[in-house]
Amino acid sequence: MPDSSKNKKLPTIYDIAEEAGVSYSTVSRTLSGFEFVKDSTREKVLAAVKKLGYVPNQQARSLAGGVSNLIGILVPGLTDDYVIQILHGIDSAVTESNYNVILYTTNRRQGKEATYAATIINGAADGLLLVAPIKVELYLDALREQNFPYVMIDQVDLEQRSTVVSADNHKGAYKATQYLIELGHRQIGFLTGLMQLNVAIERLEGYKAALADHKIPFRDEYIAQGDFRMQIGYQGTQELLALEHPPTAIFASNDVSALGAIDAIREHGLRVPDDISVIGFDDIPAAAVMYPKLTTVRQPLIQMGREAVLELLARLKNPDHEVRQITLATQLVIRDSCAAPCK
Amino acid sequence: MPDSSKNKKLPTIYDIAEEAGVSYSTVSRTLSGFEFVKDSTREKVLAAVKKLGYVPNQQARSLAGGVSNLIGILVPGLTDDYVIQILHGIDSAVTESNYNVILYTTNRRQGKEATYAATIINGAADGLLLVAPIKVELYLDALREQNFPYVMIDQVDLEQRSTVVSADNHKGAYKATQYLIELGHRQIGFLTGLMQLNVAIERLEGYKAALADHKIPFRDEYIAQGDFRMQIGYQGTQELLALEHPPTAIFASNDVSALGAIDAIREHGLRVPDDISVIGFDDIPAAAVMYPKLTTVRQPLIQMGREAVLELLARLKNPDHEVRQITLATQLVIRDSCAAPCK
DNA sequence: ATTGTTTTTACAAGCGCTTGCAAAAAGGTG
DNA sequence: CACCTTTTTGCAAGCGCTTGTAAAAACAAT
Repeated sequence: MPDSSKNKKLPTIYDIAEEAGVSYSTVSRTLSGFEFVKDSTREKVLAAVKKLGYVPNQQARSLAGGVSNLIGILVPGLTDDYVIQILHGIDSAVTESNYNVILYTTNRRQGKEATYAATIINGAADGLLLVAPIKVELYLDALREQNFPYVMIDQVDLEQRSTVVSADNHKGAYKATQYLIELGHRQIGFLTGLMQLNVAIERLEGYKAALADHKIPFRDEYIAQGDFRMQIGYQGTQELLALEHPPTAIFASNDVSALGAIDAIREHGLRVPDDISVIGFDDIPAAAVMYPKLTTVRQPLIQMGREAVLELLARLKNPDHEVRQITLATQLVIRDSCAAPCK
Repeated sequence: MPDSSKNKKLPTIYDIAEEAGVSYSTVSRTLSGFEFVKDSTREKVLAAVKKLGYVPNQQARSLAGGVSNLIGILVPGLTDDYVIQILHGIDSAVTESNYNVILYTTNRRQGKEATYAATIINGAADGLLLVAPIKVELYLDALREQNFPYVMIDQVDLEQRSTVVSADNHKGAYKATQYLIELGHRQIGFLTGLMQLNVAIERLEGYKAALADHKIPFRDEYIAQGDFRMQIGYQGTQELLALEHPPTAIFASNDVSALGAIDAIREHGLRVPDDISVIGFDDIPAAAVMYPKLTTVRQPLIQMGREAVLELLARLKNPDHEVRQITLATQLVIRDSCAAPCK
């Protein structure tokens, strides 16, 4: 039975200094990037570190040095594969640096986004990565006032004052719509994303542009409101199917809501793609293994995460690193969920 | 063009103290849980906080108070849905507390696990959650010596000195095997997990036990070495299929490797489940949407994450909170990837 | 008013580390 | 060997906060 109060004190630089017979500042200098330390001294210090099993206290380091070596990540949640993929990209790039990650999930809770951002600005991390943030305007000024390094992912900064990494949503949506048109579809339903997000708007615009370019009239009743989630995608699709002339194809603003759409279609006794075609957006891992395999627009999510980290690191190294808008290409991935209209 | 050096100093408790006309310690006491503070004083402080937009510096708080309000999480990586699900459970429970999360991914890199653990013990977080750790023995002693709060997830502590949350792997594997036997299978291949992990061993044991109970001889050539990853699952299955009497069913130690198995089977021109049945383990989200829908053993991954957090929080609140082994039930989820053997 | 209590506030010290500055040691030169 | 440089080390201060302790204020009772 361990004595619960027996947590011995951990060694500090002072202990190391004593053990090595040097001053604590020499220990500090030896440990954090050299500066002029005599080789023999360095060896003594390192030996003492090893002997005592010393590990620096990050909090103290951060407080004294003003650098935490932590990158804060603000994500909407961990339920979406879309987020997970981006996170994966972020992680892989961060892993290659000497930073670590502090993760905040807002779960769409009121105000959390701004609170977390404030905490991060106040020393909790050196930089901030915003994944599909919703309420940026609430703390963007604070970030900028402090000249705090941050990068937004999958968001549009209309004023172009932030570094933003995103995919070409407009073109992606255009390509998807065009593909359906080329298959022969004329009645194409569109399931929107969360329209508070610019990316959702861009996808809708891409859809509209493709219709216009092919002289297909835009019909308002073919637009169903979604929010990127499965359940609402299901509901929106129900509405589309209840129309007098239901669409022969449905373009869902993301893969997850496409899953909802397929559910709804099946529930109506219809088959995908035989009776109705469905196309998604994102290309989450499930898209390739589901049935039918989902035709979709691939966003390079992992790469987006990586690029964002690289930009942030560049900014961290050089505070004057230029602000840029990085837009990565999307790609139409043709699988099995689309076919020519049956009639 | 913003002047990059214009990051104004953020307000500290001293600024608040001055603004409110009280001493800094009064500010501190007002802000961190009350203690006796006069209402009128509290109001003055709060007003100053609001006016100056003060946000406490967590690092300083942590250093001075010895408490970071951070929970460290050590995960093997972000590629596995299995890990993601657990993470999701963790996150949902942490979100309900007033802790935040600092995330370390080892990506199976040598030594990282121990390094991160050491950093966490040295003040980076107040507690540690270990998700399917591989090299625990390297730092378990350190954790215990410091009486540092930690909980392991999906790991077996043979000495029962750690709090561990896991699923009933043995029984789950037993049920899966039994199900195949009841369908009529006698030649059942087994694709192992990463055998360094106890959970992988337990699943194998469950498989063996079910065979024994049903008087089916255990055949060594029906065991293919896997490591929980898709690629190796694919290879292992190739080996099984190359046997003179290939199995009529394959039990993969996890869903991801089941995907690899299915790939291999298809490549041999065989169909699932018509020619060969496949059963997995985990029940990751993709299992329900893939084709064919995967029959598998569900581990309550989200719940495992939640339980682990609950235990850790209890331990954080009360350092003498008892050490326990929590084993959650697994459940056979019958879908479409298994059928009676064809011949 | 005075004293004894209790509530409230202030001061000082310190958490473990970094870093500017000055002093000490080491190295070169004439 | 004295003197000037350059390298190396040590001291002090301070990062922003918490907290033990002591002093001040408030209040009640005498």
